[in-house]
Amino acid sequence: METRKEFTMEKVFQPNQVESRIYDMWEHSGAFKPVKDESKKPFVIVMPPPNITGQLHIGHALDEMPQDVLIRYHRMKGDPTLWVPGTDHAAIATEVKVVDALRKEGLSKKQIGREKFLERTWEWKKEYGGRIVKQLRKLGVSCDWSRERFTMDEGLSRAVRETFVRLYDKGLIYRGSRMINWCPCCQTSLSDAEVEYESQDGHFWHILYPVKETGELLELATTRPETMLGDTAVAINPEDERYAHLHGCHVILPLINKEIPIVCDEHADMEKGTGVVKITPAHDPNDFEVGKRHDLPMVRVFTYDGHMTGAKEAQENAELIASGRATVDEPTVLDCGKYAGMTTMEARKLIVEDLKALGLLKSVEPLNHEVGTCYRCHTTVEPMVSKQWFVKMKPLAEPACQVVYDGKLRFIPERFEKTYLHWMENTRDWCISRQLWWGHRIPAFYCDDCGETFVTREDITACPKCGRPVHQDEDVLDTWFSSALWPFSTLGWPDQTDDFKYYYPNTVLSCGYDIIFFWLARMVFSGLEQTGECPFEVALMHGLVRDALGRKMSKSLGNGIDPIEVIDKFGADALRFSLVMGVAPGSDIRMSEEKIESFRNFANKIWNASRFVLMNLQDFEPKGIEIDKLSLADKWILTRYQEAVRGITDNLENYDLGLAATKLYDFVWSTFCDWYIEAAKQGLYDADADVKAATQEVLLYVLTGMLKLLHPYMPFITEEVYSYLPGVEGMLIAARWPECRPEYDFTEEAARMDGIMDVIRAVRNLRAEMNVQPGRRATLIARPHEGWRDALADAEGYFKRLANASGMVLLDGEPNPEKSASFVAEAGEFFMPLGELVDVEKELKRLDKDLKGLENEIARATKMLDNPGFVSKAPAQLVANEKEKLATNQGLLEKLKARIVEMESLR
RNA sequence: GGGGUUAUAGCUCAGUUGGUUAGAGCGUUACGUUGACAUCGUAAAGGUCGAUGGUUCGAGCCCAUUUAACCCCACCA
Repeated sequence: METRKEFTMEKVFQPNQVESRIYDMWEHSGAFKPVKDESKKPFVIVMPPPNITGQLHIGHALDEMPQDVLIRYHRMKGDPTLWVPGTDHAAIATEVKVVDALRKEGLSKKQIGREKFLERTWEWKKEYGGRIVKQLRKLGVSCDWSRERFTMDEGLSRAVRETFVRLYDKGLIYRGSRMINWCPCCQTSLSDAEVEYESQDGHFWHILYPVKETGELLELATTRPETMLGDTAVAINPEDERYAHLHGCHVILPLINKEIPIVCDEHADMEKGTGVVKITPAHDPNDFEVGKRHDLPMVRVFTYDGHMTGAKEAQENAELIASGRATVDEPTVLDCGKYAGMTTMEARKLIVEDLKALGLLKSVEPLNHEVGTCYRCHTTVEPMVSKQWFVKMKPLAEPACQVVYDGKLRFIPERFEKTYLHWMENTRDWCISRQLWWGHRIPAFYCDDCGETFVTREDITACPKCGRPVHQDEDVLDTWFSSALWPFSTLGWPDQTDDFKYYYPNTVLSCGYDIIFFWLARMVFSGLEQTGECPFEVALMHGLVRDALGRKMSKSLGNGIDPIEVIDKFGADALRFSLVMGVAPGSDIRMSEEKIESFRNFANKIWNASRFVLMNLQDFEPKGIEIDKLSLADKWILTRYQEAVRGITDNLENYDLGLAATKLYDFVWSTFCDWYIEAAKQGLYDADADVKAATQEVLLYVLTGMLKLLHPYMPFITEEVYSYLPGVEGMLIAARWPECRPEYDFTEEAARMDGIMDVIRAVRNLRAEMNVQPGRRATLIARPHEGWRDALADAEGYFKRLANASGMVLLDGEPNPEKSASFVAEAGEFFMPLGELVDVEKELKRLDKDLKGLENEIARATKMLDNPGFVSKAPAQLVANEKEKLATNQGLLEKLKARIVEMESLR
């Protein structure tokens, strides 16, 4: 049989010449599609959907890696394997981009209207939504593109609507005026998870409020003086004796001279500041609660775009309330008079100045505090009371905690279980309405006449109650509401499709730990609620990619690594490997071009090792390995290869992807290339045809297996090399994962080979220390230890080739007649007659160093074996090993001592 | 304020259930182009595994205390 492809491998691997061709081949062959088999349990992952606005960045690459490795591994194992890809509509992120684009044309959302705006956004999606999907292919992701989904596809939209209706009918979705986070820049509400806290330098303003009844000045402190116009009370602690005389009194709110009560509430902390706190129920979450407890009015003083309210807003609000449409919990709006229309910052400045002028500003102290900001635009978030839709979390969170308690959902690494549970156990209701246009519109309809609310699976135009026209809620849903359904909505749910029935629940969900709350947690409770099952069994978490200095990658720092650029430069395989090798699960990784370059070198190493093997397989027809023809090195590599297969398979089963990759790297470079290939040259060049054929068989066998083991990590280069291999058919992506063959475990011979290798290393070391010219060869004289004679005799070729020996002489216990450098190894005593290079004093020094080493080791082992605790409690095997080692070393010590005596006589 | 992570060679990090001489890559030093590879090879130097105490026959790994850095969560005015 000939090699399948003509042998034309270049000296250096050039990824960009093969990658896209190979990817197309895979995709068109259908290799990414699962092979359904009802008798087997499928292996299923859904891909975290990248935003349609996104450009591929290194974080995506990291996100895909563990998934593709697992998917490729399970596919090769023969599991029905499905990886579902798709994209997310990313409500806010996308809307912001489209608004920006409009602005550049001098247009605004309002100007073009909802319908036109949505048309524009769909166009945008068509143009850019495909970009990231193309870029993902460059990474080599082997997902089933025929099942690609988008969160706003018809089917997924139906899933969203179904979920909303079900939750609403069960009373788990409600609408109400609550304290929410408002982004004045994005002009929408945000969920708690979408608020990021940033440490900011601010001030603590100490203000004096005059007490109406006593005339005294009550001191209190605030970080936000501009909210004082909305104060509707001042709180003191009921236990606070300092203020006992003020119970039932009032203060006159400065600047607007409004009388507000002093209330007693636990919220006022006696230890903090003066123990007095102003209460602004409409603009502070705590105060909102205090307000509810004391039935305080809510006064809104900010507009939704971050300005102080004025006559216009107050007027509108008054009309709303007069119309009777407002809910009872609607705040009233204040006309802030001279402050109206100012930004909150401008108002703060002026209010402070005015207070100062009135002598009511006692002091100002600097204060560093955490300020909430919008996770999209980082504008300071304004707590506001606003009418929004919420998901009632408590009933949903309980089962979502339970699956973790019960071990039905496992986190890797385990510590993220705590992160998850802490959030899930304490989470508050989820604000799901967004004041945006791009997204799933809330399926709630309000009767224009009777005001009734209807939440329906199908749109309605007339009120089912009174028949009058209805209008739909203007808002859309949080983008995460739809991604929460991803594990099953992508499989056809709510319909009981074949895919849903077979592939749900998923097996693994892999994502960064930064979206545990946004996404993972919400998938779990949504899955449990809607399907009754936990959507996946294993949550495999990864970290963040940082730059070489440990900083987050960002545009402003210019420290980002563009994966596309890197792939062009070093190849996708190098990038892929650099993202997993030696990476512990869940930990952040530092990335640099140098690092990727070193894995490009690794890819090249694989390439050249393969090239070597194939060069030596030119006139070879594989027939299978015949055990009795194998050389020592052959048996050694087969044994080590078996170990690698076992270890790597085991690691992959346990999601230790970084460890498996490290083993691969070591096996390929050190074991296979550095040792076996070098030793194999003996069989290829200096032996008879039978031995040569055996070596060829082993080279091919191990190379083939190695390519399979590597394939999940480095799919392109391995697929390319595989196409040159004789004796195999089809594509590597569809090949079977290597299996262990007990008949290829040659423990004893492998240990023999290790002994030979020790000698080779010792010779090399000796030569280097003695500065022996590489061209100068020397005879290797050996006095074999018991049982090593034949092995050493057989190994002459290895010594010649690998230790620069000119030949080998075996002594029969008689002294070595020549003046030599020497060392003692497990296999025997070795002498290298190097004539004038041998300096007796230096040799004695070297031997003495070896002696010290041996003595230390013997002392260590003796101490251990003299310890009755060790001998009685340690595993028997371990004790036996130690005993054996000790005996060997004692033997060596004797030999070494004798050798030193011999050497001394030459002085 | 609560929770978590990290601390191992000059740098970046591995180290699977504790098993006894702690590993790799990069960097450094000295040699080197022998018939796959200089995107390479051979050899070497370099660590009391943050500190203290404990458990154990045995600790880089487990426990406690402690120091430092980072991260997440939290309504503290």
